[in-house]
Amino acid sequence: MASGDSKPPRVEGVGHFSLRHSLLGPSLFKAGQDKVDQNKVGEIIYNASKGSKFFKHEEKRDEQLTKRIEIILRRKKHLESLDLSSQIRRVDEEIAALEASRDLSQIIVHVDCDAFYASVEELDRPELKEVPMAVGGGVLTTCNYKAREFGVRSGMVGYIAKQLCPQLVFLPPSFHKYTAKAEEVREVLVKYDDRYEAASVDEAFLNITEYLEDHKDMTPDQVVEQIRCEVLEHTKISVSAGIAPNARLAKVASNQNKPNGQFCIPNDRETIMHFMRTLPVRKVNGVGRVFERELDAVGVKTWGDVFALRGILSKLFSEKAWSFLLNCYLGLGRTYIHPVAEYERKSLGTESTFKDLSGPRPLREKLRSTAQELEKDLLAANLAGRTVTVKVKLHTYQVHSRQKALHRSIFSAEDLYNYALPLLQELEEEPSPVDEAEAP
DNA sequence: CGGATCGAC
DNA sequence: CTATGTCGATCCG
Ligand SMILES: Nc1ncnc2c1ncn2[C@@H]1O[C@H](COP(=O)(O)OP(=O)(O)OP(=O)(O)O)[C@@H](O)[C@H]1O
Repeated sequence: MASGDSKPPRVEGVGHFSLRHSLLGPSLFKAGQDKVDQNKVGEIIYNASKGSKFFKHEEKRDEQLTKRIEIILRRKKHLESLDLSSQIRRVDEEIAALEASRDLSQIIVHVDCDAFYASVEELDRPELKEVPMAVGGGVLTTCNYKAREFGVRSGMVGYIAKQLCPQLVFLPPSFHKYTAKAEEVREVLVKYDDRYEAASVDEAFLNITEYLEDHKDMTPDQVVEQIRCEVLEHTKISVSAGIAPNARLAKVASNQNKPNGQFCIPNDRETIMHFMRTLPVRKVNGVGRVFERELDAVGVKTWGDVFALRGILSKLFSEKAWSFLLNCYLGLGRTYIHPVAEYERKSLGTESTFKDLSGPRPLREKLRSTAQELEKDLLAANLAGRTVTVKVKLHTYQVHSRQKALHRSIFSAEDLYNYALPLLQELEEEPSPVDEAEAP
C-alpha cells in the first residue's frame, strides 16, 4: 500500500490513529512515562499487531465506536440548534447544590505500591533490579521500571514486549507471594487508619484526618512521607501516594509522582478547580479508551472543558454519566473510607483460554473441568450462587454469554455443570469457540 | 431479567 | 505464530 496507490499514506495513518493509540495501552498515558519514544513504540506494536486476528477484532471494535460517535455528534448538532438556556439554568442549580455539599474537612490518602508484582520478585532476586523484567508469560501482568523505559506495559502480550525489549526477563507470577507481601504493607497502614480501605491487592485508601488531629505538629505531607518510609523499612517495597480531600482526587494524585513519590492536592476549592481545569479526562478513574474518545469528539479533553458545554453534555449523556462528568469537573468525590470486609461479593467465576477446538465433546470436558475449578473456589469462599453464567470466546475474540437465574443456590461441580450445559449448547450454535467460563 | 460493553488492576 | 483472568458498574431491550 506504500506506493502506486493514489491514496496518500497519511490517510491510512490518520484512519488508524485511534486504534494505534488504543493499542499503545492506557498505562502509557495514565502515568506520564516521558522517557519512552512513543512514536517508535507505537510503530513496533502496530506492525507486530497488524494482520493478526486480535488486531482485526480491535479494528472492528474501533469501527463500531466511530459509528457510535457519529451518532453522538449528530445528536450534539441537534442540541446546538435548540435554546438551552433553561437547561443551563438547571445545571447551574445542580452545580450550586453540589458546591454546597462540598466537604473539604477530610484528608484522604491513596497508597499504591510501585510495580507491585515486579517489586516483590525483585526482593527475592535483587539482581533483577538492574535489568528489564516482567511478570507474566503470554500476557504481562506488570513489569519493572527498567522495562517501562522500552515501552513495555501491563496487559501487553509477551512477544510484543520481547520485540520492544529483547533482553526482557520473564517471570511467572506467584500470587501467594504478592498477597503475603500486601499483608505486610497493610500492617503499616493500619497504624494510621484502622479503618483503611483495601482497593486492590496493592492499593489502599486511608482517612488520616483523625491521625492529624492527634498529631497536630505534623502536616499531611509529613504524615504520608512517614507512612511511605515506614512501609519501605518494614516491607522493602516502595509506594507512591496521593493526598487530597476525597478518594477520587487522592487516586489521581498518587499517579502524579510515581514511582516512590507523593503529591498533595490541598483542601482548597480554588486550587482543586484549577487543578481539574487542565487535567486530561483520562487521568480520572472511570474514563477509559471509549469514554475518552467520546468526550474528545464532543470537545472535552480536560475537565475544565465540561463547563462551557454543560448544557449540551447534560442532555447528551445518561444521567449517571453526566453526574460523573459534573463531579469530576468540580473535583468532588467520596470522602468516607471504610474497610471492604463489611461488603458482599457479587460474583465468583473462573475462566481460561485455550487453543481452537470446536468439537462439542472436548468442549463439554472443558465445561466439566471449569465447573470443578469453580466448585473448589466456591467451597474455599464458602459461597453458593443463584445465577449461572457461561461465557464463550470465539477464535475471532468475540465474546458471548448466556446466563440463567436459578430458583436455588448451587455450588457443586455437578450442579454447575448440569445447569451450565444447556447454556453452553445454546452458545454452541455459533461457530468455533475457543474459550469458556462460568460464574454464579 | 439477560446480554453486551466498559473499566480497573 | 503468539493477545490474560477476575470483578463490578452501567446501559439497553
Ligand atoms: N491488565 C492486567 N491484567 C492482570 N493483572 C494486572 C493488570 N494490570 C495490573 N495488574 C496487576 O495488578 C498490580 C497493580 O497494578 P497497578 O496498575 O497498580 O500497576 P503496578 O504494577 O503496581 O505499577 P505502578 O502502580 O507503579 O504503575 C500489578 O502489579 C499487576 O501485576
